[in-house]
Amino acid sequence: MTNGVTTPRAGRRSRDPQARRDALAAATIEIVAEVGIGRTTHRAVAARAGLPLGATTYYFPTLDALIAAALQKAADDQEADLQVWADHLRDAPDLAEALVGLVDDYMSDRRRARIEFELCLAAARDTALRPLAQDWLQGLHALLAPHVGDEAADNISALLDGTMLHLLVTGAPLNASALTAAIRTLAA
Amino acid sequence: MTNGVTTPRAGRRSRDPQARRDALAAATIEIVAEVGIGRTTHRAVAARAGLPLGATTYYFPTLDALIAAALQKAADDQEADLQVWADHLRDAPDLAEALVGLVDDYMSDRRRARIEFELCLAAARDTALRPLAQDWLQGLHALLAPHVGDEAADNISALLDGTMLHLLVTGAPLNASALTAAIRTLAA
DNA sequence: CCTCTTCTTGTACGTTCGTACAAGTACGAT
DNA sequence: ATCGTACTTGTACGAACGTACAAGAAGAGG
Repeated sequence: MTNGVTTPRAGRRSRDPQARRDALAAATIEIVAEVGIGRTTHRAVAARAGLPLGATTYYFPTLDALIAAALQKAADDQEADLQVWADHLRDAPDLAEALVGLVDDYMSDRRRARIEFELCLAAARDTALRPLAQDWLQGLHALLAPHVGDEAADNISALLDGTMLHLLVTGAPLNASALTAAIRTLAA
Repeated sequence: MTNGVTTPRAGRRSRDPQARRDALAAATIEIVAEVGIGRTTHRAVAARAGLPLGATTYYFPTLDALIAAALQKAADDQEADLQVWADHLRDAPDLAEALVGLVDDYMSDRRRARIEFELCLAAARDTALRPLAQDWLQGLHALLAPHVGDEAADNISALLDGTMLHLLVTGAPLNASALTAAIRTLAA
């Protein structure tokens, strides 16, 4: 049984440029989360993606462009997740409690949680990354503002970001009741 | 007029090992704040300190040790500053307002403000750095707890760290009145 | 004075990096 | 079928890296 339409010969892999771009971006995110932007290299990304070194420079003109594309993809993924959050919060009987539950879930993948702060720190240094980082932060704000107003949304999003950073540093689990209470206080 | 007790010959510089250690640590902090831990190199540090490359490896066995010493020094400086904060807050008529004033001052040096987050992110990845980062975060908590209690100190310190991160990303100035109001709310 | 230890410095080694590129393969268009 | 473009891959190159080290200079102790 020889195969159908798009299966390639053995030895050489299938041609699918878009899939390669995506795989490289996904691999880059992983590497960034693991070793940081400053130690992310073409070779580490290629190895993670299971692609040859040359693929990284074929699809992205420079390492910075590769990392920027990866961060963009991470931000897109985050925004999609926030859509799910928005749905949850809309139907939730208790906003603060529901929000803390979502945050707790989010923090169960600490590697992924680091990406946001990696982006923020990079944006603090490099103004070219600031629009992307601001959009990321604005996502949480936009989620909260309809429920609690603009200023409270500012404060709660800062509280959440600060709390998540503390969790990453301590490695401790989230203190849900304390955070819930603080959110309720700020939301009033 | 030939010189006094400790002045060395020309060409070779004076011997002062402790001063060199300190100068290397100080230069390392600057480089870390500018390019991040991952892109900090022996050569950049030596150039910033105005010392030869060999000095970096003579005083610190490895690059990680040099960076760790620099972060330790930054944490010590921070703790000393927090002592000054504590004095200010003790005499302040309005805790929230005084605190926001201190934060606003602190954020006027954005390069320095980045160091805390650089340390936190490094600690999130490398557990060896966690005690140092936790001490840093705990400093703010210890400053606040006598005034507002343990749980409110947790929440306010998270709020402040999150707010400072947002400021670094946006480059915007601090919204003092909004932050003051939020602190008052959480302190109650 | 001499001597030993500590510090200083320039240089060198092997590795890894970003990036370039030639040679080759696949596939749509003609 | 052929041709040309788009993609694939291995390899190469110069630069920068972490670290080691030899040779010398400085200052304390005798």
